[in-house]
Amino acid sequence: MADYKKLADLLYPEATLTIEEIEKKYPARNLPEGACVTRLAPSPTGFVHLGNLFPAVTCERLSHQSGGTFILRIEDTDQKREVEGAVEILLSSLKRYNIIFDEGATADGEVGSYGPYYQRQRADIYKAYAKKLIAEGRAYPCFCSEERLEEMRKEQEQNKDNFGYYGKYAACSNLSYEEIEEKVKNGEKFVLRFRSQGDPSKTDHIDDLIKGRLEFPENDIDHVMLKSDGIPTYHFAHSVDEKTMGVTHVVRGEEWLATLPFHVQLFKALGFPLPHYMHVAQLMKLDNGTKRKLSKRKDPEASLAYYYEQGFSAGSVMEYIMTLLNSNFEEWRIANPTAPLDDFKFSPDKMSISGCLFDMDKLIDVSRNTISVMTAEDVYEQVTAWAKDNDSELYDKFTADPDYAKRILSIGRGCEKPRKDIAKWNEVKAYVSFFYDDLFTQSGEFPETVSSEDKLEILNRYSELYDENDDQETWFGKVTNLAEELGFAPKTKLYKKNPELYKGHVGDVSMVLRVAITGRRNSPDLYEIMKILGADKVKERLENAK
RNA sequence: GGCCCGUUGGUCAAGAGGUUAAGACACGGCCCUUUCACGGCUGUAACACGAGUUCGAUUCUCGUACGGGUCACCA
Repeated sequence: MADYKKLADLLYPEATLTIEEIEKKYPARNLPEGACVTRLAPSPTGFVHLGNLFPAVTCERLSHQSGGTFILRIEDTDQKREVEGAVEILLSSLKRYNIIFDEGATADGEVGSYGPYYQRQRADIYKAYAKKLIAEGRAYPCFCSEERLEEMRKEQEQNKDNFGYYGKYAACSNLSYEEIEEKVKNGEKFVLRFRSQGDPSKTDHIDDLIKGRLEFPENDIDHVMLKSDGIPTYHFAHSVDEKTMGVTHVVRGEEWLATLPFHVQLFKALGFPLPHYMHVAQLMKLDNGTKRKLSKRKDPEASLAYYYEQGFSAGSVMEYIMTLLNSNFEEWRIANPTAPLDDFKFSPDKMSISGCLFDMDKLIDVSRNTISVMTAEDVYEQVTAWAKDNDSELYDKFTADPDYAKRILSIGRGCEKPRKDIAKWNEVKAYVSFFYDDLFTQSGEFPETVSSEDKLEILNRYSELYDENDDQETWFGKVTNLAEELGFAPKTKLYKKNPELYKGHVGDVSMVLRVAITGRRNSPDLYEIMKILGADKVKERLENAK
């Protein structure tokens, strides 16, 4: 066609913004050498998938570790899927994981000078580039109806041809200016398609920072760039936005690999430099013996909200994500148990090429470790914050006497080998229950090796001899003496050697006390528990257990 | 179906042309121990299969199988 320029104006007369103006408005960023500019580009559906955290963390680390910029761009080009308040939900969920953006959409607008950051507001930018491609003969309007495309697909199926709008199937690619003009004047709807010059018998490649060299046949499909409402498809918006926003590293799920050839082609046609690509593998789940993608409909654990509701601390989830994201993270964490996450050097080449299964056992283990090195103060703050939304009873107890709660939480904490009782905040209530009378339940069985007379004797005598000023050694010495006087071995080993000489051993006596005081057979250190409960409460429990 | 990606124990993974093929989780045993938790020691368990290159391949190449993704005016 002779005058593509004329065609561009015919199609989008309203678009007057020029490339020069755009380039002036979005100059190259002035950043230190090696700084990465990354972006998270979700569609505002209101659902935050656990899988979203992988690219999000990757982008965040990459940009912030390099002194770069992390952008939130909202891909709202599909109105149908849009959900009100989605950006706020996203922002607040990510904030819990310390994922903070430097630029882009915010709860009430946006920040940064490379906006707008909502794609629908960038229509004039896309159209400017679209017109450029039209003027160069690299894009054309397509008037095919849905029905026509459906027919085409059936035909392709029959002919065993590849699907898509290309070659001889691309009916609108050869329309004359006059034909187009007539259709436009009749008000016929059209989409704008890229005119592919790709030859699928030739291969192209890119070097993915995660996957390595990726080879693929050149794309020959005339994909849609602008929909009939003038809003771009993901592909076109992707190329224009990464360029105009100065994004250096594109981190996204590997489901985009299939359309990568088209993206490469678009960047080249537009004269844009290719960003570095990082395609991250998908998170899978084992279902009936087969791997499958973690599904937002079927799997509650696919939702980020689930982890919060379940009481996983954000720190724990982050630790787990990091172990999956960088294979050397775990090793580093073992060497630096209390170092802040920021100290870890995140690197793309330590990322896994293949998708992994989500492993709840591992998350729980990681979480236990993470929580075990936290201070009682931190645990208190986090549990309380969680309980506020999820467990009002616990919240009331903890806030009524913060000091008491913190003393409970400091049992076996802050030492060389801390206890690892808690993996999730929803376990805390059961863990601390016996410290609160109305949560206390007498559920433990007294040891059957101890007769009821001896049990009574133990409870009575202990009530007298317990002195909360005793140090741990003195205290246990008293317990041992009591045991011996009643005919129990003072050491477990003695009993095991000659069981016939004793009624039982000191452990049985302790067990009687433990069950009486805590209501259960297992507990953290009794001595510390009693200190926190106080002598009066201890004696009351002993009395009640008789 | 076409195209693309992948495949080291149950899971996450390190590794490298020659290794006793790390480590973590889970599971089992033992030890420590007044219970539990912690900790220590220890055990079971893996390079998908078939060719080729090579003195030698789990590592490189090619096939096969299996798994995943994608083929929209969704992202």
